[in-house]
Amino acid sequence: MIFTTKAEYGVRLMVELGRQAKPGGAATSLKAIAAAEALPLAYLERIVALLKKAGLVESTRGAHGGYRLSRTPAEITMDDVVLALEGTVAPMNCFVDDTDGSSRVLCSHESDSGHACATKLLWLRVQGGVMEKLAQTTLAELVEFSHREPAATASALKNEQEDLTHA
Amino acid sequence: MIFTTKAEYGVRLMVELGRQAKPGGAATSLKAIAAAEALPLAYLERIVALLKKAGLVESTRGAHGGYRLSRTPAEITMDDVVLALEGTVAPMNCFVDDTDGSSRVLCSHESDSGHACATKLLWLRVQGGVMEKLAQTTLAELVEFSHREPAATASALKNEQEDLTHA
DNA sequence: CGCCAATCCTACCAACGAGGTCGGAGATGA
DNA sequence: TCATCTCCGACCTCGTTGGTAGGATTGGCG
Repeated sequence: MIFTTKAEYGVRLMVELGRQAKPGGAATSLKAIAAAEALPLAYLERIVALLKKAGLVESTRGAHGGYRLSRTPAEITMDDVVLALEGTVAPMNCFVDDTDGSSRVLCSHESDSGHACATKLLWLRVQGGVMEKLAQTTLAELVEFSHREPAATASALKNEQEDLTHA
Repeated sequence: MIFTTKAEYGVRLMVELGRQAKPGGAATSLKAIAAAEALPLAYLERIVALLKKAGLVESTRGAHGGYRLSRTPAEITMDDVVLALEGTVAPMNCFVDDTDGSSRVLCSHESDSGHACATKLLWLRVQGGVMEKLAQTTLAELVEFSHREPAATASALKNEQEDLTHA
């Protein structure tokens, strides 16, 4: 399992906000999103707090308040979202995230044995692959994808999968 | 955290086996590996059992027994290893692994709301990125990497990282 | 002004999986 | 026979995660 369901819910929440993206328009209440996606409201509150702290989302309090995206969906890449929720995308606990956000490699097993920690090479590659895919995917893309019919999405996903396999 | 430390230990174990890869030669005892890598022996026993079940490793019991690779390091890719240990590389619990090994997408949230589950697109891409990197890396590569001096590996890793960022 | 609908915020809880241990039972060479 | 190793299953403990409870704030609206 690469990501937690917190990330799943967070992405789903962002997509739902993207669907109602009226530029300066009305905010969407969490309750509406929770109902639309059948997700626990109380838990969503905690998740959206992370998104807000990361500056991906704005809020207006009080009655008829809610949340809206602080950027257009096309300007939001999924590494922003996942990083805000997961804190860091590290394959292993060797990886300690640094101040600049890019994870540095600090492997404890290195000094013990005389030789280098070969697994670093592998985990670094994997992490690079993940971050690459996350950065390539924009929220606008997911929003557009969610507008299709479920039948159409199946074949679309199949194509993606094939593209990946013989890439 | 993408992978568990079980995968970390497993890869480390495989690398250590690869280092002593005499073609038909003597087997390496787990005790030796545990000592070399400063890993808990009892836990390694459970890990290597998975590797054996996956056919990546052979064993000879009794005194002077141990484990050896069942293929040459160049023929072993890391997706074999990780899959054997992790069971499945799925970004989310939506993903249920199928009989053929390739994970199918079964998302419960799909039928609820009228629209498609957009997160599937994202997770599928991420998973593809991970599997791609794993399949590209052979055990031989890691073994060769571990033979260098720690000083040399630092710069080598740095180059990898740079390659990834502006790729 | 007073109600209601929202965001906020903190503490709390239960369940699960993961890392790790223990003890023993089979094999096998010296 | 004895030491050494693989095997195997039952345990245990601890951190994290998903999820809840309950309340403060804030602000629109009648």
